[in-house]
Amino acid sequence: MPELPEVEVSRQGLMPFLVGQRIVKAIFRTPKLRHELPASLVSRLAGLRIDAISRRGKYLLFDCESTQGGGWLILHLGMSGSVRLVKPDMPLQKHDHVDLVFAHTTLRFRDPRRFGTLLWHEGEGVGQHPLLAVLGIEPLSPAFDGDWLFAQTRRRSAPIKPLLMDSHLVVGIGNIYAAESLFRAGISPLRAANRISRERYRILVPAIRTTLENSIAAGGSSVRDYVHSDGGAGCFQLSCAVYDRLGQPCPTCAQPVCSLRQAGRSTFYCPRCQR
DNA sequence: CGTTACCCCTGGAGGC
DNA sequence: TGCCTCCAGGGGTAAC
Repeated sequence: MPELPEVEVSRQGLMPFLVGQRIVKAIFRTPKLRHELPASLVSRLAGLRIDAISRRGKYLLFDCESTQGGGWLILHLGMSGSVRLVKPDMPLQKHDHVDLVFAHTTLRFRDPRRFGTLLWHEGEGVGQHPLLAVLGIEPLSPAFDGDWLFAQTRRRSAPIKPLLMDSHLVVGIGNIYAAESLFRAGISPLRAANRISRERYRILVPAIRTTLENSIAAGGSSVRDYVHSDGGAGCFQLSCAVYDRLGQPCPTCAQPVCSLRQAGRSTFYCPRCQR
């Protein structure tokens, strides 16, 4: 589920309830997600106040009094992770790995596949953390425009689709939104990045931005339900034009949607609308 | 350096 | 029903 929009929707949903609240207690039930959970973190977190929640790519960043002797809690949802605000007596489900207990609510992190991770950065400057320092540009930032992406891809002969998913270049675009953005821009996922014109990059980048922003807006309308949910109601998701729609009619030309594998990931596209 | 294959892990879907 | 294979929204690493 989590690409940039889902992480951003989670952030916006958590913020009103957690900012200003102190962590009463942290509970780790699983010793290892993607990374080892340091046992000392349980005691380190107790008593710290959440001053802000920010996002870098698909990472959620909890500012735990970082400017006053605290640090940053870094959370990545991986492929199957989710966070919810629950009542403290909510029965545990399988793969509920972490609770952050606050006075009036509990943040519960669930991740069946355990590709997600929870890390701690002591003090300020969380951007210097090794996992964050290597990240590329934010796709919703003004600096991300067609000219920038054109310049970055002059020596890249790989197909554009896996490049859009490379977080060292641009963060937050996963398999769904890469496919949807390319459809919106009318660009084939197979086209070599250095064989796309500047003009077409000036179409592609706004297409990416629109795709992400529309998804955030759609999720944003049900944020409160999402973070308060007992697990039933998920985040409303915009219906896709091509992703996971093999053989179904293209919304533009009714030609059947095609599928293939690129760099180990399935890709969906309209062979008529995307060149 | 850029690109791709493989791996981490569980669970659901579909074939037999 | 069970067993098998394949697939899944991410990303780091190693090998070409």
